[in-house]
Amino acid sequence: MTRDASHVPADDALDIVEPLCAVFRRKLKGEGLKYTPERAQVLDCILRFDGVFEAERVIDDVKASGFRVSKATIYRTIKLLQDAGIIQRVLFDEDQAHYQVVYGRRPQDLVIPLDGGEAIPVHIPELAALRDRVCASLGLVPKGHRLHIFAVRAPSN
Amino acid sequence: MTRDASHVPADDALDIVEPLCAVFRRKLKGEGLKYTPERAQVLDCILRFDGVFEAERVIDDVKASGFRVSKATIYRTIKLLQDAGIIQRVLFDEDQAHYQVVYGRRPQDLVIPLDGGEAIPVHIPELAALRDRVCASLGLVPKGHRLHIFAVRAPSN
DNA sequence: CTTGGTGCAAACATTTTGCAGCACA
DNA sequence: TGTGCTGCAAAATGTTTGCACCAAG
Repeated sequence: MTRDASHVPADDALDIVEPLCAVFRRKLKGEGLKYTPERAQVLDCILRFDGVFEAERVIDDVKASGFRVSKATIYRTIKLLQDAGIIQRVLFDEDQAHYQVVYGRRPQDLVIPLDGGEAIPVHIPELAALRDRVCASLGLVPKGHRLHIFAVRAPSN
Repeated sequence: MTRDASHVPADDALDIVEPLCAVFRRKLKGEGLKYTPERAQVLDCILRFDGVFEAERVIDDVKASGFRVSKATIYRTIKLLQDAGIIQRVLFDEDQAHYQVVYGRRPQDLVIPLDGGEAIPVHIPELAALRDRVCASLGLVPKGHRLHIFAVRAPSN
């Protein structure tokens, strides 16, 4: 009866400078898995994105790079990267899962422009306190949060 | 290039006491559509939920009520209810869309227990100010927000 | 009699999985 | 020589759509 928590933003902000490919390799080795060229290519492609991305974009970009990696392997690698804590799902559109690199980064809230354009990551330090207060009043222990702010360009209707 | 905004929480809190079936009927009539027994049944079922629900639950509950409404009609009615501003999608699991009655209610944030159980709607008044400040600093006008707090029961690991 | 509504089944999009063959330790 | 990895194609999931028939103004 436990909910899938793979998309819950991490609550701790490590500021780590180790390259993510090393992190990934280490995590894989720790589970008896291999750092294959396909996986390296997927991670490489993901690290070139600066914001939020979808699986489809990874599939397209890997294909564009000339390196052949199947859809199945890309999805499998995305899952491994989630398990490794390197990327996380974010959800603001319902049609597709979106992902974000989170390893070694401060938890981020998102400002999502409704009139198009990229989501803007922001950090709102006061949020943690509000969140903790709410949880405390419910007898719960906070494990993370997700804030999406929807906005339009000013001036507007 | 405009993003689908159907799931953006409304930013205005009307406190309206008109029954929702009347609201729905009026909205339908305004578009030349009919308030059929099937649609009434779906709305009826949804209004019995107090929190967040999924399409599947509507399908099951309608079926349990003995009234035969097809899956297609239920999905179509859910969409109509969204268009009418009576319910809205919320997204915290990626597998299924979740919905919430919003018409005439204060915008709600959600506390989502990771160890199972129902999402708990809460209202955090301070959030609006934080949100507005962030948007202002980006030159944007806020249109709504969504906060999901993930938590576990205390005491815990 | 025209417009809209329904149920069914097929279509759909995204993601997952089964399987046979490959590659490296 | 086994364990894991890959690609492919099929399956699975949640949702949408095409179509033929029904109902009401």
